[in-house]
Amino acid sequence: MGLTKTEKFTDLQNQIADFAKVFGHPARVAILEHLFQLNSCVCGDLVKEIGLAQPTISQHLKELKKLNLIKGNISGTSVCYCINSEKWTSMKTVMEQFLNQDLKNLNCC
Amino acid sequence: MGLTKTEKFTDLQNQIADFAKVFGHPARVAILEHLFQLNSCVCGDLVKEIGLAQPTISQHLKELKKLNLIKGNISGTSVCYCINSEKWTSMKTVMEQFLNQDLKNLNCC
DNA sequence: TTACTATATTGCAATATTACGATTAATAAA
DNA sequence: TTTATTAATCGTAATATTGCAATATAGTAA
Repeated sequence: MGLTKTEKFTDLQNQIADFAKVFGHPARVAILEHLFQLNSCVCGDLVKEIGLAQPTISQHLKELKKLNLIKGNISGTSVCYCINSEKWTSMKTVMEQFLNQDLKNLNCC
Repeated sequence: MGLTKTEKFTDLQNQIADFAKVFGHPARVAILEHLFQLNSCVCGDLVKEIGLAQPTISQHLKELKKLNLIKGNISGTSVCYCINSEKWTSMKTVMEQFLNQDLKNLNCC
């Protein structure tokens, strides 16, 4: 049916999946890496940088904004984007807890 | 067009996106958590545990196997699944490098 | 052999995602 | 005001994902 049955899972499981989903496209990974590399707001040049059409980039930015991972400040005709540090940190806590599950006691057949 | 333009991105960006994508569904998160919690192979009871139909679970397992994050050992009529520790560890390295980007120097407008 | 059990595969319907041209909205500059 | 610039939104086509019923496959047990 193409519709995820979120009600079958815990809030945390859905939250992990939501964060992971937004990282599940290389354009969004590239956008985030670019924002980190510049250490400041990025005003405008994302379209040139990433190499996809302007509406496509805008759509990817929208998904990152939806999860609050980035902030956009209007500055004249352009919009300046940057990482939302607080949200990034709390997201990282959730994701790392998932990634850091204990491997030591695993005994498989 | 519904087709990700992977050629526009680096191998690492695509790799991060591929790992993230597989974690981007709560059923797969739940399956992995279950495998970790039991600390051993899981033979059979995943369908009951997760609460989706058998073909649906089988499909999710297939995607986890495709990325080598789990191993499946045939044992009679059932198949025993467990985390692939080596792959999990290398995946974690990639993902944590992405998550742990430096937030200190970020100065936004 | 036949019957049973467990998992995989197939086929399909419903929904989601990706990408972009065209348009719109909002501000800046002339 | 007019024109240019920038980003968001709309509309749409192509493809991907999710979920499951039906079926196939493979092993076990009688």
